[in-house]
Amino acid sequence: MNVQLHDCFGKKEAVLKSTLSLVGKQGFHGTPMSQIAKNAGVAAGTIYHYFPSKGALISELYIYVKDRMAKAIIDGDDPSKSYKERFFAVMVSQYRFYVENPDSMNFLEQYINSPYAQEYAHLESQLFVEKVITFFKYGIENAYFKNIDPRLLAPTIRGTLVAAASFQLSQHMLFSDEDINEVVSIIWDGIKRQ
Amino acid sequence: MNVQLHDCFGKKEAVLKSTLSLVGKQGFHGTPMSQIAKNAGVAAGTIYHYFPSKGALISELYIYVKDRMAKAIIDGDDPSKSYKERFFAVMVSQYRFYVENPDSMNFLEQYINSPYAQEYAHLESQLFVEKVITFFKYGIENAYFKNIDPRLLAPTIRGTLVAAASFQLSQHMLFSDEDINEVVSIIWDGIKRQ
Amino acid sequence: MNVQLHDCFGKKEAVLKSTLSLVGKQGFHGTPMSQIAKNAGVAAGTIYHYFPSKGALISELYIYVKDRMAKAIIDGDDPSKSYKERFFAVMVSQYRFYVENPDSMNFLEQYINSPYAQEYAHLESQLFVEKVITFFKYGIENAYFKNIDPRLLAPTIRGTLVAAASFQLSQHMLFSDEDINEVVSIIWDGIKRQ
Amino acid sequence: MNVQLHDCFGKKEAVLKSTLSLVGKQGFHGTPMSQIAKNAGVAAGTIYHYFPSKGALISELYIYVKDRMAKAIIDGDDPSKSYKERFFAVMVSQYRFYVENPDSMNFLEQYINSPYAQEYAHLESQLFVEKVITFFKYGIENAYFKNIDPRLLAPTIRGTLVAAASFQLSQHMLFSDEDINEVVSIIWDGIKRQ
DNA sequence: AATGAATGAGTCTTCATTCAT
DNA sequence: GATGAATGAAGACTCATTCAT
Repeated sequence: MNVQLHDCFGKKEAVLKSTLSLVGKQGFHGTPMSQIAKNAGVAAGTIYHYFPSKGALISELYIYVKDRMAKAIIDGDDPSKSYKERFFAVMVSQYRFYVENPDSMNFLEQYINSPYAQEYAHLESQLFVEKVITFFKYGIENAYFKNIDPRLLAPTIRGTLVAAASFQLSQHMLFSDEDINEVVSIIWDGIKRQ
Repeated sequence: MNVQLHDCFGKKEAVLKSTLSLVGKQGFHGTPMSQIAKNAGVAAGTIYHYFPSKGALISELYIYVKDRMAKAIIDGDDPSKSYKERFFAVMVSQYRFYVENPDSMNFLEQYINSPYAQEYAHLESQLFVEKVITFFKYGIENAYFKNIDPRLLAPTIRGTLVAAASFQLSQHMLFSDEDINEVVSIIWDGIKRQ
Repeated sequence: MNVQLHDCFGKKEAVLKSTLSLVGKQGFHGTPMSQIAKNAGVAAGTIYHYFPSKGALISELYIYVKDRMAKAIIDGDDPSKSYKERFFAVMVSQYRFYVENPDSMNFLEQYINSPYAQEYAHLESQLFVEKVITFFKYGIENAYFKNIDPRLLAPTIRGTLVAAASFQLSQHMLFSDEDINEVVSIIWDGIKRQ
Repeated sequence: MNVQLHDCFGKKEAVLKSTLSLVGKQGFHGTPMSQIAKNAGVAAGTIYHYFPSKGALISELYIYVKDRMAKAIIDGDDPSKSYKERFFAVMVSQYRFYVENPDSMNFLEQYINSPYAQEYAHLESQLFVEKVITFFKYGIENAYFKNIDPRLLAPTIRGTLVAAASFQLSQHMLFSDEDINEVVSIIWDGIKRQ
């Protein structure tokens, strides 16, 4: 009985997780709704109770994943530290999120370059905007960074972190804290005001 | 009529260009072979004389595009200059290639995150490897850069350039030479040995 | 709340009316049970307390509508008048019923040409048979009409009235009493013993 | 070989005939495209080479059937005879068309009361308009008929003929020439100028 | 009685690929 | 080489119906 209470959003979340796991590996087109359903343990029609279409499911998953990433990123932030220290901590958190959630990383990379991102361009994780983007804006406004348009900053950072995380995953390597710091310093040195 | 004689490779290239243009705008899945054929002015069956499958067509197009990009990049290189100057020139060339060939940029970004890239992982532009990768390796070996794995370098660079080019294209802006230099310096400052 | 007590047949009738309104506009196939339920203000499952299936709902609605039409038709009948006068009055009533209840007219026309009519051929409005058919039979037996099989009479009459009513509705016209009389005289002149 | 020449429209016409036969018996909704294909001896996808959608197939079939009916109707017309004789001949031809092509009759009746008729309202058999409607207009303009709007005339006539043809078919009766004349005289007496 | 989440068979439609001409 | 009609497997999505609450 109590399980039910905890489970009241169970099917919707099961569908989201199923989609994330499959799309991360097979791509949008390679992942039929029927497989998503089977993998989630629900009937194909059930998906359509929660999401009006495959596109809507994908775009809602985008918010879902971005929210989780934002939480993971912000978790490592300690506002009492210096901005540079905070920046490094935030970057390390994002890097770790990618490495620990490769499906999420693959999904996000695919989403960004897909027609869904255009069609559902108005949908964005509020948490990510409020916390992460705000954090970067602070760095820009307080002249820690070069005078870069903030819309350029985000993909630049993402590109480097994704490249490093993909590399680590594909090589089945373990990166030491120092290795990760090295990666983040590529970003920091690139964008910091010299 | 005589044109046909001179045109003996015309159809193959027409198919490649048609594919590039359509996939750049609509994505792989959004671009049926029938549309590629019509857009190229050939019959659907004709494509299969030149390419055994859609996947093979896509992956051959990848080589084709990467070759053209390599040519564009190397074109601006003057080995008599300093490495830093050469690096900046090469980056600016790549940036310009993206801005002037948005279909190519979109295609490459999609390809990299698609199942095709895994399936045809063994196929790579020889020209790009020989010229561009070699150029970067030189920089690493001669200690112009931080001690970064070269496989990490390429996507890091690509990420920043694509981000900037996409941004320029989406905003319908014109970037001055100085703006572009600013972008490249993000890369340079990030990876150069401090 | 008390309304519910008076309303004990309310839901069943709400479903019937909801179905009539939607099917009249969208057709049987264009009207899902879920929409019928929502439009009636009940849950989808509730419909199945009152009707074992969609087909049964449709066929019961047929009886319901035919009953209401029979009442409207007979209402205008004054047995003390001449048969011809009564015939005209009855026809005018039916015509008016169609114009005032276009959903009912559309529903009936669709029903007659649908598989439901065959499947539920045994179901017919008793009121319509007893009152309206009987009235026509009287006309045949008393030689007011040509020697027409009564089963031919009904659709002939219906065809002309529906044609005229549809025409009026589609043109957003108002027909005067004289116009309507003209229509009925097409029927009368066609079937009366010359 | 010669067969092929005669067969060059074979598949398209096979699909039309298959659709007519199935929809006449099962209704639009009761007839899946897959069954139409199998019944026509073609693959499901083949239908979509000739018709962009089920709705387009249905509406093109409407033109096809109406054209054939118009031909059958006009075939029996002899312009040298009196208008009344011609009218009776034309009506008898239409009646016979219905009886000999019940699938066509059923299809037309369903089409008229379906959403397709609204959606594709702009499509009509040119042959029917030019020949049959023109013939009726002549009767109106030359005062053979009551002063009825011609848009009312057509469905009135259709209604009576369909009623009689359906009745004959459902009873498995044979109507003598005299019986059919009786039916037509219902129409004629109804609409002729008294 | 009433609910509405869940089901899954069935529908229309797409599209990579083949092959007779 | 070139064509494009034909194929049919596979996909997204719908909806009548059920059943636990």
